[in-house]
Amino acid sequence: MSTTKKVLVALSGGVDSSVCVKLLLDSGYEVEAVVMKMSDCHDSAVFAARESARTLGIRLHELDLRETFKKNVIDYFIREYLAARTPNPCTICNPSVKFKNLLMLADELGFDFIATGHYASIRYENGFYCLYRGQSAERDQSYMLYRLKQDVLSRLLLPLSDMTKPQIREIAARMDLKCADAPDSQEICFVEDNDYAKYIEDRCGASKQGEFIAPDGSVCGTHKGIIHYTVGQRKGLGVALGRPAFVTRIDPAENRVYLEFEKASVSSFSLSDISEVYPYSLDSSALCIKMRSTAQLVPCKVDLSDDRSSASVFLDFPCAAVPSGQSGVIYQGDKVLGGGIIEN
RNA sequence: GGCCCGUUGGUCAAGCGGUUAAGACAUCGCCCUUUCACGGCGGAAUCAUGGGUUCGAUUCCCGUACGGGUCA
Repeated sequence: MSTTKKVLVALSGGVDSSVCVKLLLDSGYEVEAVVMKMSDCHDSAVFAARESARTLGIRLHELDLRETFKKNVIDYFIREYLAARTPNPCTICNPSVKFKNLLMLADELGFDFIATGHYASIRYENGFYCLYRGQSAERDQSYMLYRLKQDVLSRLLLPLSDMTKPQIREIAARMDLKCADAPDSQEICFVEDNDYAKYIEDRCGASKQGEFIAPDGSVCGTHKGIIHYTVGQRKGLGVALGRPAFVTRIDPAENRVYLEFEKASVSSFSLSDISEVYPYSLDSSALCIKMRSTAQLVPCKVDLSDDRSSASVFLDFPCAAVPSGQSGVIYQGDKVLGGGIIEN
């Protein structure tokens, strides 16, 4: 009987997940990897993962998740945009597709743990697996993971939690990995040319143009269709008012986009579809909320509804550009407690 | 029709004899970023048109075109 623990790593072929494998191997784990094909855009990821797995000398499994990804992520993504909201596909994909299937495969194949190259960390405290921000605040990806729960967190290893990007690249370079210099993956993974609006239009038909409404209430231009905009947006409007103008409101019923010279501020809003990292995690004090992944933490009060499915959030000070559909993630210090979807 | 005024990059707008022809907004590129955005840095792009005057005209004069005003 071997006591070596087996870990299944989600390998994208990028630097982070490759180094993640390397670190686990160095720590003495028995490692295999899986590359997940989420959409037709993932062929290059599959090739890169095969390349990495070969270099690392580990076995690679391949999962075709296109169907479940479309149902859980793409359809949601399109639906939200058509409703004039700004969805956050990664936060939905993680629990419903990526980590879910990673864990399922791990169970099926008898792995003890799963692992990914995310910058965040997990600590076992008072009977629960708690999610924390990554060591280097700039690289922290905990925002994207807030919907993960105990079933996943209790099995998840995040070897990059204390690393910085330069360290990762250095390790990758030493390993002679092809991806050592590859740019970080970003943008929406299932949209090939990074034009999400075109992606939606290709599937749902051309957008209906409508009016831009200037701060003085006059019509100041024609917008390309509601799905092209998000609250707080400034660039790409094509409207010259002599000063920078920001989207403050998108009205799907009248098909109008409202502009102001200042980003609209709000001091309270509600969260729907609440997810808690562990039971009753949100019954804590000294909370902060993050309303976009790279945004600052804002001190706030959170009132949960009786059934804990929604909450009212009261910010300690007004914040600009809070768009419906984005995730509001709640922290206590560096600890992620959960969060929900912003409703304005 | 007569008389006045205006016409500078995609938009707004300085300059008024010799300037690398400001600036803002828009636009483009890069950086940032596993969402969409915000933000930072950089680039491209203009003197309505024809003729004078002048060493030199975006700046002065005349005509033309197009706007706006005004007059029995």
